[in-house]
Amino acid sequence: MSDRSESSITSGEDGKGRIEQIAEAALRLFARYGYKRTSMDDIAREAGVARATLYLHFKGKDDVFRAMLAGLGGQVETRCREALARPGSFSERLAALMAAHHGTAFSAFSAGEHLGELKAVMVSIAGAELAAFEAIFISFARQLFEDAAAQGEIAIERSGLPLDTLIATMMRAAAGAKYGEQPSCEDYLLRLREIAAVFAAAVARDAPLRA
Amino acid sequence: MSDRSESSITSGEDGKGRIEQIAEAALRLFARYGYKRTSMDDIAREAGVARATLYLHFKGKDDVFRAMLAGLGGQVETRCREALARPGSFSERLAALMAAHHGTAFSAFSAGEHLGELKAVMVSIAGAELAAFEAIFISFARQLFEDAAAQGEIAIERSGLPLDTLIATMMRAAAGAKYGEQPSCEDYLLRLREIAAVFAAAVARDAPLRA
DNA sequence: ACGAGTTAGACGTTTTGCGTCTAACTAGAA
DNA sequence: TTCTAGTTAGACGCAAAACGTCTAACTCGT
Repeated sequence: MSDRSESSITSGEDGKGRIEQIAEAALRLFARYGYKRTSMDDIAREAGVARATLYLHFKGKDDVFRAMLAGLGGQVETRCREALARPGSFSERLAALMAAHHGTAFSAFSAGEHLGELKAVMVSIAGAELAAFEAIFISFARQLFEDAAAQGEIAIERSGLPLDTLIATMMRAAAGAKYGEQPSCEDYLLRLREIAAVFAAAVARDAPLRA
Repeated sequence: MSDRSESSITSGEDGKGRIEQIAEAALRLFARYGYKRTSMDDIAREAGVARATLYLHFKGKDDVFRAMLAGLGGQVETRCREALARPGSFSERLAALMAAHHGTAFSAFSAGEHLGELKAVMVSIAGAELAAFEAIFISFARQLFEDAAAQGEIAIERSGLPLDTLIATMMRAAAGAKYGEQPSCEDYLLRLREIAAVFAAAVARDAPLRA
Protein backbone atom coordinates (compact mmCIF):
# COMPACT_ATOMS: atom_id res chain seq x y z
CA MET A 1 0.00 0.00 0.00
CA SER A 2 2.84 2.40 -0.78
CA ASP A 3 2.03 5.84 -2.08
CA ARG A 4 1.05 5.42 -5.67
CA SER A 5 0.85 9.08 -6.48
CA GLU A 6 4.53 9.36 -5.54
CA SER A 7 6.90 8.44 -8.38
CA SER A 8 3.85 8.49 -10.60
CA ILE A 9 3.35 8.68 -14.32
CA THR A 10 5.26 11.91 -14.59
CA SER A 11 8.47 10.48 -13.17
CA GLY A 12 10.72 8.79 -15.70
CA GLU A 13 13.55 6.87 -14.12
CA ASP A 14 15.09 5.38 -17.22
CA GLY A 15 12.44 6.70 -19.55
CA LYS A 16 9.50 4.73 -18.25
CA GLY A 17 8.23 4.20 -14.73
CA ARG A 18 7.10 0.92 -13.30
CA ILE A 19 3.50 1.97 -13.27
CA GLU A 20 3.36 2.69 -16.99
CA GLN A 21 5.40 -0.40 -17.70
CA ILE A 22 2.86 -2.51 -15.87
CA ALA A 23 -0.16 -0.67 -17.25
CA GLU A 24 1.07 -1.15 -20.79
CA ALA A 25 1.66 -4.84 -20.25
CA ALA A 26 -1.83 -5.10 -18.80
CA LEU A 27 -3.29 -3.32 -21.81
CA ARG A 28 -1.68 -5.83 -24.16
CA LEU A 29 -3.07 -8.76 -22.22
CA PHE A 30 -6.54 -7.35 -21.57
CA ALA A 31 -6.80 -6.53 -25.26
CA ARG A 32 -5.78 -10.02 -26.31
CA TYR A 33 -7.50 -12.16 -23.70
CA GLY A 34 -10.03 -9.99 -21.93
CA TYR A 35 -10.20 -9.20 -18.22
CA LYS A 36 -11.15 -12.54 -16.74
CA ARG A 37 -8.65 -14.61 -18.66
CA THR A 38 -5.78 -12.35 -17.64
CA SER A 39 -4.23 -13.14 -14.26
CA MET A 40 -1.95 -11.03 -12.12
CA ASP A 41 0.70 -13.64 -12.82
CA ASP A 42 0.29 -13.04 -16.53
CA ILE A 43 0.59 -9.30 -16.10
CA ALA A 44 3.71 -9.62 -13.98
CA ARG A 45 5.33 -11.92 -16.52
CA GLU A 46 4.35 -9.72 -19.45
CA ALA A 47 5.76 -6.68 -17.66
CA GLY A 48 8.93 -8.55 -16.74
CA VAL A 49 8.40 -7.94 -13.07
CA ALA A 50 7.75 -9.97 -9.92
CA ARG A 51 4.16 -10.53 -8.92
CA ALA A 52 4.80 -8.87 -5.57
CA THR A 53 5.83 -5.71 -7.40
CA LEU A 54 2.32 -5.33 -8.78
CA TYR A 55 1.02 -5.01 -5.24
CA LEU A 56 3.64 -2.39 -4.40
CA HIS A 57 2.05 -0.08 -6.94
CA PHE A 58 -1.53 -1.24 -7.26
CA LYS A 59 -4.21 -2.32 -4.84
CA GLY A 60 -5.31 -5.21 -7.04
CA LYS A 61 -6.32 -6.30 -10.47
CA ASP A 62 -9.10 -3.74 -10.71
CA ASP A 63 -6.62 -1.01 -9.82
CA VAL A 64 -4.30 -2.13 -12.61
CA PHE A 65 -7.25 -2.01 -14.94
CA ARG A 66 -8.10 1.51 -13.89
CA ALA A 67 -4.50 2.64 -14.36
CA MET A 68 -4.46 1.09 -17.80
CA LEU A 69 -7.65 2.94 -18.68
CA ALA A 70 -6.22 6.19 -17.38
CA GLY A 71 -3.14 5.71 -19.54
CA LEU A 72 -5.34 5.03 -22.51
CA GLY A 73 -7.31 8.16 -21.66
CA GLY A 74 -4.12 10.17 -21.87
CA GLN A 75 -3.40 8.76 -25.30
CA VAL A 76 -6.90 9.55 -26.45
CA GLU A 77 -6.66 13.11 -25.24
CA THR A 78 -3.40 13.61 -27.11
CA ARG A 79 -4.85 12.22 -30.31
CA CYS A 80 -7.97 14.33 -30.03
CA ARG A 81 -5.84 17.44 -29.59
CA GLU A 82 -3.79 16.54 -32.65
CA ALA A 83 -6.93 15.82 -34.67
CA LEU A 84 -8.34 19.28 -33.92
CA ALA A 85 -5.00 20.99 -34.55
CA ARG A 86 -5.05 19.91 -38.19
CA PRO A 87 -6.92 22.13 -40.67
CA GLY A 88 -9.96 21.03 -42.64
CA SER A 89 -13.66 21.49 -43.01
CA PHE A 90 -15.96 21.05 -40.05
CA SER A 91 -17.05 17.68 -41.35
CA GLU A 92 -13.48 16.47 -41.73
CA ARG A 93 -12.46 17.72 -38.34
CA LEU A 94 -15.46 16.07 -36.73
CA ALA A 95 -14.63 12.79 -38.42
CA ALA A 96 -11.02 13.07 -37.30
CA LEU A 97 -12.09 13.76 -33.73
CA MET A 98 -14.38 10.76 -33.66
CA ALA A 99 -11.68 8.54 -35.09
CA ALA A 100 -9.20 9.85 -32.54
CA HIS A 101 -11.52 9.22 -29.63
CA HIS A 102 -13.53 6.14 -30.37
CA GLY A 103 -11.05 4.59 -32.76
CA THR A 104 -8.15 4.68 -30.32
CA ALA A 105 -9.89 2.60 -27.72
CA PHE A 106 -11.30 0.29 -30.33
CA SER A 107 -7.99 -0.46 -31.96
CA ALA A 108 -6.20 -0.71 -28.62
CA PHE A 109 -8.69 -3.37 -27.60
CA SER A 110 -7.69 -5.63 -30.41
CA ALA A 111 -10.40 -4.53 -32.83
CA GLY A 112 -13.13 -5.04 -30.31
CA GLU A 113 -12.63 -8.74 -29.69
CA HIS A 114 -13.36 -8.45 -26.00
CA LEU A 115 -15.12 -5.17 -26.09
CA GLY A 116 -18.25 -6.51 -24.49
CA GLU A 117 -16.55 -7.94 -21.45
CA LEU A 118 -14.15 -5.03 -21.08
CA LYS A 119 -16.97 -2.54 -21.28
CA ALA A 120 -18.82 -4.44 -18.57
CA VAL A 121 -15.72 -4.43 -16.41
CA MET A 122 -15.28 -0.74 -16.98
CA VAL A 123 -18.80 0.01 -15.87
CA SER A 124 -18.46 -2.09 -12.75
CA ILE A 125 -14.99 -1.19 -11.53
CA ALA A 126 -13.91 1.91 -13.41
CA GLY A 127 -16.94 4.10 -13.69
CA ALA A 128 -14.94 7.23 -12.96
CA GLU A 129 -12.34 6.52 -15.63
CA LEU A 130 -15.06 5.69 -18.10
CA ALA A 131 -16.77 8.98 -17.36
CA ALA A 132 -13.45 10.79 -17.80
CA PHE A 133 -13.05 9.00 -21.10
CA GLU A 134 -16.34 10.38 -22.30
CA ALA A 135 -15.78 13.80 -20.80
CA ILE A 136 -12.67 14.16 -22.92
CA PHE A 137 -14.67 13.68 -26.07
CA ILE A 138 -17.48 15.92 -24.95
CA SER A 139 -15.22 18.85 -24.18
CA PHE A 140 -13.34 18.58 -27.46
CA ALA A 141 -16.52 18.11 -29.45
CA ARG A 142 -18.18 21.08 -27.81
CA GLN A 143 -15.18 23.22 -28.57
CA LEU A 144 -15.22 22.11 -32.20
CA PHE A 145 -18.91 22.84 -32.62
CA GLU A 146 -18.75 26.19 -30.89
CA ASP A 147 -15.72 27.39 -32.83
CA ALA A 148 -17.29 26.38 -36.12
CA ALA A 149 -20.54 28.07 -35.14
CA ALA A 150 -18.71 31.23 -34.11
CA GLN A 151 -17.04 31.36 -37.52
CA GLY A 152 -20.34 30.87 -39.25
CA GLU A 153 -19.35 27.54 -40.73
CA ILE A 154 -22.25 25.70 -39.12
CA ALA A 155 -25.59 26.56 -37.54
CA ILE A 156 -26.17 24.26 -34.61
CA GLU A 157 -29.80 25.27 -34.27
CA ARG A 158 -30.50 23.79 -37.70
CA SER A 159 -30.31 20.36 -36.09
CA GLY A 160 -33.22 21.20 -33.83
CA LEU A 161 -31.26 19.98 -30.82
CA PRO A 162 -29.28 21.77 -28.15
CA LEU A 163 -25.53 21.19 -28.45
CA ASP A 164 -25.27 18.90 -25.43
CA THR A 165 -27.99 16.65 -26.73
CA LEU A 166 -26.47 16.68 -30.18
CA ILE A 167 -23.12 15.54 -28.84
CA ALA A 168 -24.67 12.92 -26.60
CA THR A 169 -26.62 11.57 -29.56
CA MET A 170 -23.45 11.43 -31.60
CA MET A 171 -21.69 9.46 -28.88
CA ARG A 172 -24.53 6.98 -28.73
CA ALA A 173 -24.34 6.58 -32.48
CA ALA A 174 -20.61 5.93 -32.24
CA ALA A 175 -21.19 3.38 -29.50
CA GLY A 176 -23.82 1.66 -31.60
CA ALA A 177 -21.42 1.32 -34.49
CA LYS A 178 -19.50 -1.28 -32.50
CA TYR A 179 -22.36 -3.69 -32.25
CA GLY A 180 -24.32 -5.87 -34.62
CA GLU A 181 -21.85 -7.78 -36.75
CA GLN A 182 -18.57 -7.04 -35.06
CA PRO A 183 -16.81 -4.75 -37.52
CA SER A 184 -13.11 -4.82 -38.33
CA CYS A 185 -11.12 -1.80 -37.28
CA GLU A 186 -11.31 -0.22 -40.75
CA ASP A 187 -15.02 -0.90 -40.99
CA TYR A 188 -15.55 0.73 -37.65
CA LEU A 189 -13.60 3.81 -38.66
CA LEU A 190 -15.62 3.98 -41.86
CA ARG A 191 -18.85 3.83 -39.87
CA LEU A 192 -17.58 6.64 -37.71
CA ARG A 193 -16.87 8.72 -40.79
CA GLU A 194 -20.41 8.12 -41.99
CA ILE A 195 -21.83 9.21 -38.68
CA ALA A 196 -19.68 12.32 -38.72
CA ALA A 197 -20.93 13.11 -42.21
CA VAL A 198 -24.54 12.85 -41.11
CA PHE A 199 -24.09 15.06 -38.08
CA ALA A 200 -22.10 17.59 -40.07
CA ALA A 201 -24.87 17.70 -42.63
CA ALA A 202 -27.41 18.23 -39.86
CA VAL A 203 -25.78 21.48 -38.83
CA ALA A 204 -24.54 22.62 -42.24
CA ARG A 205 -25.29 26.27 -43.02
CA ASP A 206 -26.42 25.73 -46.57
CA ALA A 207 -29.77 24.01 -47.02
CA PRO A 208 -29.59 20.27 -47.42
CA LEU A 209 -30.89 18.46 -50.49
CA ARG A 210 -34.58 18.02 -50.10
CA ALA A 211 -36.63 16.03 -52.58
CA MET B 1 -17.84 -43.03 -20.60
CA SER B 2 -20.08 -43.90 -23.56
CA ASP B 3 -18.56 -45.52 -26.59
CA ARG B 4 -16.76 -42.80 -28.47
CA SER B 5 -15.94 -44.89 -31.52
CA GLU B 6 -19.66 -45.37 -32.04
CA SER B 7 -21.32 -42.55 -33.97
CA SER B 8 -17.82 -41.31 -34.66
CA ILE B 9 -16.39 -38.85 -37.12
CA THR B 10 -17.71 -40.76 -40.12
CA SER B 11 -21.33 -40.46 -39.04
CA GLY B 12 -23.09 -37.32 -40.23
CA GLU B 13 -26.43 -36.78 -38.56
CA ASP B 14 -27.41 -33.46 -40.06
CA GLY B 15 -24.15 -32.98 -41.87
CA LYS B 16 -21.87 -32.72 -38.88
CA GLY B 17 -21.62 -34.95 -35.83
CA ARG B 18 -21.34 -33.72 -32.28
CA ILE B 19 -17.75 -34.81 -32.03
CA GLU B 20 -16.57 -32.72 -34.96
CA GLN B 21 -18.77 -29.85 -33.86
CA ILE B 22 -17.08 -29.87 -30.48
CA ALA B 23 -13.60 -30.46 -31.84
CA GLU B 24 -13.95 -27.53 -34.20
CA ALA B 25 -15.13 -25.26 -31.43
CA ALA B 26 -12.19 -26.40 -29.35
CA LEU B 27 -9.81 -25.67 -32.19
CA ARG B 28 -11.06 -22.12 -32.45
CA LEU B 29 -10.61 -21.53 -28.73
CA PHE B 30 -7.27 -23.28 -28.36
CA ALA B 31 -6.00 -21.29 -31.30
CA ARG B 32 -7.15 -18.00 -29.85
CA TYR B 33 -6.42 -18.48 -26.17
CA GLY B 34 -4.18 -21.50 -25.82
CA TYR B 35 -4.86 -24.67 -23.89
CA LYS B 36 -4.75 -23.45 -20.31
CA ARG B 37 -6.92 -20.42 -20.80
CA THR B 38 -9.66 -22.47 -22.46
CA SER B 39 -12.09 -24.14 -20.07
CA MET B 40 -14.55 -26.93 -20.75
CA ASP B 41 -17.25 -24.36 -20.13
CA ASP B 42 -15.84 -22.20 -22.90
CA ILE B 43 -15.74 -25.12 -25.29
CA ALA B 44 -19.31 -26.10 -24.50
CA ARG B 45 -20.52 -22.54 -25.02
CA GLU B 46 -18.56 -22.12 -28.24
CA ALA B 47 -19.95 -25.40 -29.55
CA GLY B 48 -23.46 -24.43 -28.50
CA VAL B 49 -23.81 -27.51 -26.34
CA ALA B 50 -24.23 -28.35 -22.67
CA ARG B 51 -21.13 -28.98 -20.64
CA ALA B 52 -22.38 -32.45 -19.75
CA THR B 53 -22.48 -33.30 -23.43
CA LEU B 54 -18.73 -32.91 -23.64
CA TYR B 55 -18.35 -35.73 -21.15
CA LEU B 56 -20.71 -37.94 -23.13
CA HIS B 57 -18.23 -37.93 -25.99
CA PHE B 58 -14.88 -37.21 -24.42
CA LYS B 59 -13.06 -38.38 -21.33
CA GLY B 60 -11.86 -34.92 -20.51
CA LYS B 61 -10.16 -31.82 -21.76
CA ASP B 62 -7.11 -33.72 -22.93
CA ASP B 63 -9.34 -36.03 -24.92
CA VAL B 64 -11.00 -33.07 -26.61
CA PHE B 65 -7.57 -31.77 -27.45
CA ARG B 66 -6.57 -35.09 -28.98
CA ALA B 67 -9.75 -35.24 -31.04
CA MET B 68 -9.15 -31.72 -32.25
CA LEU B 69 -5.63 -32.68 -33.29
CA ALA B 70 -6.91 -35.75 -35.08
CA GLY B 71 -9.39 -33.61 -36.98
CA LEU B 72 -6.64 -31.22 -37.92
CA GLY B 73 -4.55 -34.19 -39.02
CA GLY B 74 -7.32 -35.18 -41.41
CA GLN B 75 -7.36 -31.69 -42.87
CA VAL B 76 -3.61 -31.73 -43.27
CA GLU B 77 -3.69 -35.08 -45.03
CA THR B 78 -6.29 -33.82 -47.48
CA ARG B 79 -4.30 -30.71 -48.24
CA CYS B 80 -1.09 -32.67 -48.70
CA ARG B 81 -2.82 -34.97 -51.14
CA GLU B 82 -4.17 -31.99 -53.08
CA ALA B 83 -0.76 -30.36 -53.11
CA LEU B 84 0.87 -33.43 -54.63
CA ALA B 85 -1.95 -33.91 -57.14
CA ARG B 86 -1.16 -30.59 -58.77
CA PRO B 87 1.51 -30.59 -61.47
CA GLY B 88 4.77 -28.71 -61.26
CA SER B 89 8.50 -29.06 -60.84
CA PHE B 90 9.91 -31.03 -57.93
CA SER B 91 10.85 -27.84 -56.16
CA GLU B 92 7.39 -26.41 -56.55
CA ARG B 93 5.70 -29.59 -55.39
CA LEU B 94 7.98 -29.82 -52.39
CA ALA B 95 7.19 -26.23 -51.45
CA ALA B 96 3.47 -26.91 -51.84
CA LEU B 97 3.71 -30.01 -49.67
CA MET B 98 5.51 -28.15 -46.91
CA ALA B 99 2.98 -25.34 -47.05
CA ALA B 100 0.15 -27.84 -46.90
CA HIS B 101 1.57 -29.67 -43.92
CA HIS B 102 3.30 -27.13 -41.72
CA GLY B 103 1.31 -24.17 -42.93
CA THR B 104 -2.06 -25.69 -42.10
CA ALA B 105 -1.28 -26.21 -38.45
CA PHE B 106 0.44 -22.86 -38.23
CA SER B 107 -2.44 -20.89 -39.66
CA ALA B 108 -5.01 -22.90 -37.72
CA PHE B 109 -3.21 -21.99 -34.54
CA SER B 110 -3.73 -18.32 -35.07
CA ALA B 111 -0.41 -17.64 -36.77
CA GLY B 112 1.55 -19.38 -34.09
CA GLU B 113 0.43 -17.20 -31.20
CA HIS B 114 0.23 -20.04 -28.72
CA LEU B 115 2.36 -22.46 -30.61
CA GLY B 116 4.79 -22.90 -27.77
CA GLU B 117 2.22 -23.88 -25.20
CA LEU B 118 0.20 -25.98 -27.61
CA LYS B 119 3.28 -27.85 -28.72
CA ALA B 120 4.14 -28.58 -25.11
CA VAL B 121 0.61 -29.82 -24.48
CA MET B 122 0.78 -32.00 -27.55
CA VAL B 123 3.99 -33.60 -26.41
CA SER B 124 2.62 -34.29 -22.96
CA ILE B 125 -0.90 -35.47 -23.70
CA ALA B 126 -1.08 -36.23 -27.39
CA GLY B 127 2.18 -37.88 -28.30
CA ALA B 128 0.47 -40.39 -30.54
CA GLU B 129 -1.45 -37.77 -32.49
CA LEU B 130 1.68 -35.68 -32.83
CA ALA B 131 3.56 -38.66 -34.21
CA ALA B 132 0.71 -39.32 -36.65
CA PHE B 133 0.90 -35.70 -37.67
CA GLU B 134 4.54 -36.08 -38.58
CA ALA B 135 4.07 -39.50 -40.13
CA ILE B 136 1.65 -37.97 -42.61
CA PHE B 137 4.27 -35.58 -43.81
CA ILE B 138 6.99 -38.20 -43.92
CA SER B 139 5.01 -40.58 -46.04
CA PHE B 140 3.97 -37.91 -48.53
CA ALA B 141 7.47 -36.48 -48.68
CA ARG B 142 9.03 -39.88 -49.22
CA GLN B 143 6.58 -40.56 -52.01
CA LEU B 144 7.38 -37.23 -53.63
CA PHE B 145 11.13 -37.78 -53.46
CA GLU B 146 10.97 -41.35 -54.68
CA ASP B 147 8.69 -40.55 -57.60
CA ALA B 148 10.88 -37.68 -58.69
CA ALA B 149 13.97 -39.84 -58.36
CA ALA B 150 12.36 -42.63 -60.36
CA GLN B 151 11.59 -40.18 -63.14
CA GLY B 152 15.15 -38.93 -63.12
CA GLU B 153 14.15 -35.44 -62.03
CA ILE B 154 16.31 -35.52 -58.93
CA ALA B 155 19.22 -37.53 -57.57
CA ILE B 156 18.78 -38.04 -53.87
CA GLU B 157 22.29 -39.33 -53.37
CA ARG B 158 23.66 -35.94 -54.43
CA SER B 159 22.64 -34.64 -51.04
CA GLY B 160 24.99 -37.08 -49.35
CA LEU B 161 22.19 -38.14 -46.98
CA PRO B 162 19.86 -41.10 -47.00
CA LEU B 163 16.27 -40.16 -47.77
CA ASP B 164 14.96 -40.64 -44.24
CA THR B 165 17.62 -38.38 -42.83
CA LEU B 166 17.01 -35.83 -45.54
CA ILE B 167 13.30 -35.66 -44.73
CA ALA B 168 13.91 -35.54 -41.01
CA THR B 169 16.34 -32.67 -41.53
CA MET B 170 13.78 -30.86 -43.61
CA MET B 171 11.18 -31.22 -40.90
CA ARG B 172 13.54 -29.83 -38.32
CA ALA B 173 14.26 -26.90 -40.59
CA ALA B 174 10.52 -26.27 -40.96
CA ALA B 175 10.09 -26.46 -37.19
CA GLY B 176 12.92 -23.99 -36.72
CA ALA B 177 11.27 -21.50 -39.04
CA LYS B 178 8.63 -20.90 -36.39
CA TYR B 179 11.01 -19.63 -33.79
CA GLY B 180 13.18 -16.59 -33.34
CA GLU B 181 11.11 -13.53 -34.12
CA GLN B 182 7.62 -14.95 -34.35
CA PRO B 183 6.81 -14.70 -38.04
CA SER B 184 3.46 -13.77 -39.50
CA CYS B 185 1.66 -16.46 -41.43
CA GLU B 186 2.89 -15.15 -44.78
CA ASP B 187 6.44 -14.82 -43.51
CA TYR B 188 6.34 -18.35 -42.27
CA LEU B 189 5.11 -19.65 -45.61
CA LEU B 190 7.86 -17.70 -47.33
CA ARG B 191 10.45 -19.26 -45.04
CA LEU B 192 9.05 -22.65 -45.90
CA ARG B 193 9.39 -21.91 -49.59
CA GLU B 194 13.01 -20.94 -49.05
CA ILE B 195 13.70 -24.17 -47.21
CA ALA B 196 12.03 -26.15 -49.98
CA ALA B 197 14.19 -24.36 -52.53
CA VAL B 198 17.36 -25.26 -50.66
CA PHE B 199 16.46 -28.92 -50.28
CA ALA B 200 15.37 -29.14 -53.90
CA ALA B 201 18.68 -27.65 -54.98
CA ALA B 202 20.51 -30.19 -52.81
CA VAL B 203 19.09 -33.07 -54.83
CA ALA B 204 18.89 -31.34 -58.21
CA ARG B 205 20.24 -33.46 -61.07
CA ASP B 206 22.15 -30.66 -62.79
CA ALA B 207 25.30 -29.48 -61.04
CA PRO B 208 24.77 -26.51 -58.72
CA LEU B 209 26.55 -23.18 -59.18
CA ARG B 210 29.98 -23.51 -57.70
CA ALA B 211 32.37 -20.57 -57.50
C1' DA C 1 -44.66 -45.30 -24.86
C1' DC C 2 -40.01 -46.09 -25.60
C1' DG C 3 -34.99 -45.07 -25.90
C1' DA C 4 -31.09 -42.42 -27.40
C1' DG C 5 -29.26 -38.13 -26.95
C1' DT C 6 -29.24 -33.99 -24.65
C1' DT C 7 -29.81 -30.65 -20.96
C1' DA C 8 -29.44 -27.63 -16.56
C1' DG C 9 -27.84 -27.86 -12.50
C1' DA C 10 -25.82 -29.66 -8.25
C1' DC C 11 -21.97 -32.19 -6.10
C1' DG C 12 -17.18 -32.85 -4.12
C1' DT C 13 -12.45 -32.38 -5.35
C1' DT C 14 -8.61 -30.24 -7.29
C1' DT C 15 -6.49 -26.37 -9.26
C1' DT C 16 -5.84 -21.71 -9.95
C1' DG C 17 -5.76 -17.03 -8.68
C1' DC C 18 -5.92 -13.32 -5.30
C1' DG C 19 -3.90 -10.58 -1.94
C1' DT C 20 -0.65 -10.60 2.03
C1' DC C 21 3.58 -11.32 4.05
C1' DT C 22 8.58 -12.21 4.92
C1' DA C 23 13.38 -12.60 4.30
C1' DA C 24 16.79 -11.86 1.08
C1' DC C 25 18.82 -9.34 -2.74
C1' DT C 26 20.35 -5.01 -5.51
C1' DA C 27 21.61 -0.30 -6.21
C1' DG C 28 22.38 4.24 -5.40
C1' DA C 29 23.22 7.83 -1.61
C1' DA C 30 25.19 9.24 2.58
C1' DT D 1 30.90 0.88 4.71
C1' DT D 2 25.95 1.63 6.15
C1' DC D 3 21.43 3.05 5.04
C1' DT D 4 17.39 3.04 2.37
C1' DA D 5 14.09 2.36 -1.32
C1' DG D 6 12.77 -0.77 -4.58
C1' DT D 7 12.60 -5.29 -5.99
C1' DT D 8 12.40 -10.32 -5.73
C1' DA D 9 11.16 -15.43 -4.96
C1' DG D 10 8.49 -17.92 -2.47
C1' DA D 11 5.17 -19.25 1.04
C1' DC D 12 0.63 -18.59 3.12
C1' DG D 13 -4.70 -18.74 3.73
C1' DC D 14 -8.73 -17.88 1.47
C1' DA D 15 -11.91 -17.53 -2.36
C1' DA D 16 -13.15 -18.51 -6.89
C1' DA D 17 -12.94 -21.35 -10.87
C1' DA D 18 -12.53 -25.52 -13.31
C1' DC D 19 -12.68 -30.43 -13.38
C1' DG D 20 -15.21 -34.64 -13.74
C1' DT D 21 -19.36 -37.06 -12.01
C1' DC D 22 -24.03 -37.61 -11.35
C1' DT D 23 -29.18 -37.15 -11.59
C1' DA D 24 -33.67 -36.02 -13.00
C1' DA D 25 -35.97 -33.95 -16.55
C1' DC D 26 -36.59 -32.78 -21.41
C1' DT D 27 -36.84 -33.63 -26.69
C1' DC D 28 -36.98 -35.98 -30.20
C1' DG D 29 -37.81 -39.77 -33.85
C1' DT D 30 -39.81 -44.27 -33.93
